[in-house]
Amino acid sequence: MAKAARAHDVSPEAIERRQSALRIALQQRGLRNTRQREVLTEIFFAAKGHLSLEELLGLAKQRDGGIGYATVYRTLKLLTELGLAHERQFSDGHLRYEAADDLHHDHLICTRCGLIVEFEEDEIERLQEEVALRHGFRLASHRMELYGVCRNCLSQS
Amino acid sequence: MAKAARAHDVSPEAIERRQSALRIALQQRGLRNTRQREVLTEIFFAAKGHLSLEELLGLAKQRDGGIGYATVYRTLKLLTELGLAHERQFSDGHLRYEAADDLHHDHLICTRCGLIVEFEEDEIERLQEEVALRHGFRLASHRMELYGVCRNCLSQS
DNA sequence: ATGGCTGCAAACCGTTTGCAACTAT
DNA sequence: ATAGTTGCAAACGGTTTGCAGCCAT
Repeated sequence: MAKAARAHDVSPEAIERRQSALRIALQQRGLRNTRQREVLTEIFFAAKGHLSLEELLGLAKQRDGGIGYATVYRTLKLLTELGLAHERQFSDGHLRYEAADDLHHDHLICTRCGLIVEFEEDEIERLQEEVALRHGFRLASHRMELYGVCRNCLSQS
Repeated sequence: MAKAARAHDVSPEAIERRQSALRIALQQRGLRNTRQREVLTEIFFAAKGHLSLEELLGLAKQRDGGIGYATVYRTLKLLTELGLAHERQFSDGHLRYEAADDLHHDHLICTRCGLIVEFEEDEIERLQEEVALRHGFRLASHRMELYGVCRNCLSQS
C-alpha cells in the first residue's frame, strides 16, 4: 500500500499551536504530557493527518526507538476524545486520523498510488443538507470519498 | 446496534431474477449451486442489502440450522466476485453488502436507531465528477454517507 | 508520593483459511 | 468419479487491554 501524500507542509507555528492546545487540555483534566505524546503529536500534526497508525508508529520509532504501538493507539484515541483529532476509516479498512481543524473537506483518493487529495465543495454540502431535510433528518456529519486514478498515474498508462 | 431497516419489500420476482442470474453465472464457471447459497441469496436479495454479515447469518440459521458463518462470508465474497453484490463499509467498521443493481444511491444513516435510507441526487454526482476533473482524476466510484438523526428519533426527544 | 503513562504481551473480535467430510454435477 | 462446497476450528491481523514498572506532577 502506497503512503498517503501531503499536499504541502504545515508551518511549525501551526504545529506548536496545536501541541499547546493539547498541553492545556491535558492540564485541565489532570492528565500528563510525556515525551512520547510530544513526539507523536508533532509528527501527527505535521503530517496533516491521513497517516495510518502504522505509518505514524514507523516515523515515531525513527525518532524515538522506544515507542510502542499501544501508545500510538492510545494517544490518537486521546486526541480524539479531547476533540483535537477525528477518526476516519477509508475503504482500506485501516484507522486513520486527522487534525480536528482540518475537518472541512472531503477526499479524493487515487486507487493506484494511494494519493489523497482534500477538497471542499460548498455546493455539495448545501445539497447534502437539502437531501437530509427532505428525508426529515437533522444532519450531524458526513463522509464523502471519491475514488479514481490521479493525473500522474493516468499519464503512466 | 439497531438493525438496518428496509424501506419496502423486494418483489419475489426480483429476488428470483437475481438468484437466476447467480445460477447462470455459477454454471458458466463450473461452480455449483447449493442449498446454503439458495437460502443465503434469497434472504440477502430480499433484504435489499444493508444487512451485516452477522444479521444475515442469524436469519439464515433460523431457516436452516446448519449454516456456518464461514459460508456466509464466502458466499458474499463470491457474489462480489461475480459482480452481483458490492462491499460497503460504514463507519461502524463492519462489512456490509448490497445487491449490485441497488448501486446508484448513497446513504442517510440515523446515528440513534440505525435506520438506513437510500437516496440519489444527480446534481451531487455531477458536482463530484466536476471536482474530480478539476483535480485531474478519472473517477471510478465514490461513497457518500450522511449521518444524523431521523425524524422518528427527533420527535422522541 | 501519588497516580497517570508506558511497553510488553496477551486478549479481543471480525474475517479468512486449512482440512476432512459431503454433495452437486 | 470428480472436484467444488461446507462446517468446524484454528489462524490472522488490526485494535484494545491488564499489569508491573516508570515518570510527570
